[in-house]
Amino acid sequence: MAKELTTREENYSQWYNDLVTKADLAENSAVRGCMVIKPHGYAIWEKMQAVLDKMFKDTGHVNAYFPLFIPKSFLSKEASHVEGFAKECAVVTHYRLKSDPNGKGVIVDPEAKLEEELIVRPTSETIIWSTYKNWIQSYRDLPLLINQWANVVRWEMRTRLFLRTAEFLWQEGHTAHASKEEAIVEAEKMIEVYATFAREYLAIPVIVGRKSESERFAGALDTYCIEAMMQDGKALQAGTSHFLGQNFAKAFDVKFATKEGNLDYVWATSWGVSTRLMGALIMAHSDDHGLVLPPKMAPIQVVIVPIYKNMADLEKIDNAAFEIKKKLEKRGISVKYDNRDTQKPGWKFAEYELKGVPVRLAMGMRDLEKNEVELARRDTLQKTQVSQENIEDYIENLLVEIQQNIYDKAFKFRAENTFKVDSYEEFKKQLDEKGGFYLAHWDGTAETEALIKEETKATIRVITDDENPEPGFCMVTGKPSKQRVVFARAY
RNA sequence: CGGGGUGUAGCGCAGUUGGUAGCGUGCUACGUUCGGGACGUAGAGGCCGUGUGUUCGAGUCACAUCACCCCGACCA
Repeated sequence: MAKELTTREENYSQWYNDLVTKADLAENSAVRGCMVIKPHGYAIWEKMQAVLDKMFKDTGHVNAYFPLFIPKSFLSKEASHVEGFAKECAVVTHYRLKSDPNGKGVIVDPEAKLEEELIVRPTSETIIWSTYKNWIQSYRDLPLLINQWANVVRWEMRTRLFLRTAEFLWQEGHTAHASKEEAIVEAEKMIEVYATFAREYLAIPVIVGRKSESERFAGALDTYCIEAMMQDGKALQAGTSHFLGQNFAKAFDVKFATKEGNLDYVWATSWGVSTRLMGALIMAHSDDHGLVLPPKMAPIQVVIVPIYKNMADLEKIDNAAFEIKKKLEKRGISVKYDNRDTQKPGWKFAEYELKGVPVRLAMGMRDLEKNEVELARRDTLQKTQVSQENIEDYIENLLVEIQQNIYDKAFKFRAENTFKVDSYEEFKKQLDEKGGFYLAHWDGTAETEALIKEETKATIRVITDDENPEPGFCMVTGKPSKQRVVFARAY
């Protein structure tokens, strides 16, 4: 075995790193903290983009693009926002290089200092709201529903491929509304879009809810989120949607004339998901053999591998394989027929397993004689002999089944690792032993939350909006609590 | 920013008391193979992170420096 993965049990985070690099998803680059997303990884990201983009359009949003650079002064206009991002901003101070007079290479030209420094966007609220000011005068200009696909930079001390990188790709929606209610509806609508996407496409069960005050986005009045559980029992925030109130409208003086003829500040939301979803997808489903992709997110859904001894055999298999490929493609299934003579079948099996192709179809002379193929599914690693008759029906159904099975498996895992606890001692003990999600009572104060984080490294991941909340008493202070909240250690 | 570690072939690593560089894998060619990462034979591939010093002689010793990785603090 040329490419051996560390097993999950041995070292979960090493397993993740191995998987990302060995499955050719991404690698570290010459720039510390920044990754190169390789074609296979990028193809998955493109599938995510395509689905999400359609979902945004279907909910009335349009795409636009705002600059990478933000004048420094913009960032300081909204106080809590600055506080949230100041520590991790890359700053452009000069606009020119020149040859080093003392030798080789180039140096920054000290003559070319910028009048006002530019910040590489950590997020675009400020540049966008400074622009919206010019676009919005009347209630007739509202709502403004805009999304942008972009890269952002947050200068992180410690980075991990996809999960936390200094530069990452994402989409950020920024909307403006005439009323508070409408903005809240928008923020809630978009978190539901993310939840649907996670469940139906990524096959990841997520919990929808809101963040506690201390976990909230800098500048938001309310942050909604979707939280997923990874296979090591840790939580991963997979998407956020913020109700920004009038904070940015006030900071950038964005007012509109209401129907009644008054002037009022507009109400805002912003929402985003990033290449972090790649990390979620990888960690939610994959196994010790490599990546496991839900069919809807797999760039290649079916790979066909010929097994042959000589070129005459290959020619016969080629004919049958291209026939099957055509039939599958007619159904909208993406198929790769790998008849490269430079790699052996066994090598190809291992390779596509590592890369997470959901269905492998192997065809040799034995199969050809019986008019059969061997199908192997990636999620269960099961192999079956299947007739070539109506193979497209069989595979079409199989892909649906695999998608469902992957979701069910993740759902079951989460259920088995979610615990109700009422005593803080039990919480601490079990968290260390098993990890997972803990439904516990909390008195609602930031102090208690901070104490729990300090002592256990667990945080409140999400506060759900339950129809029948179960009241109780805070596991730490014993004070009354309206409902249980979800605690976990997080990425 | 604190603590620890590592820099030697594309990748992963070994290199003893200081004596002129090796293994695995990958790569190239040819042959035999081909139903789970095949085998044989022959090859190519190195400023031993960088600099200064000690020495007849440095991958090896000393000092400095740079880079990267891991664990913390901070964060999506």
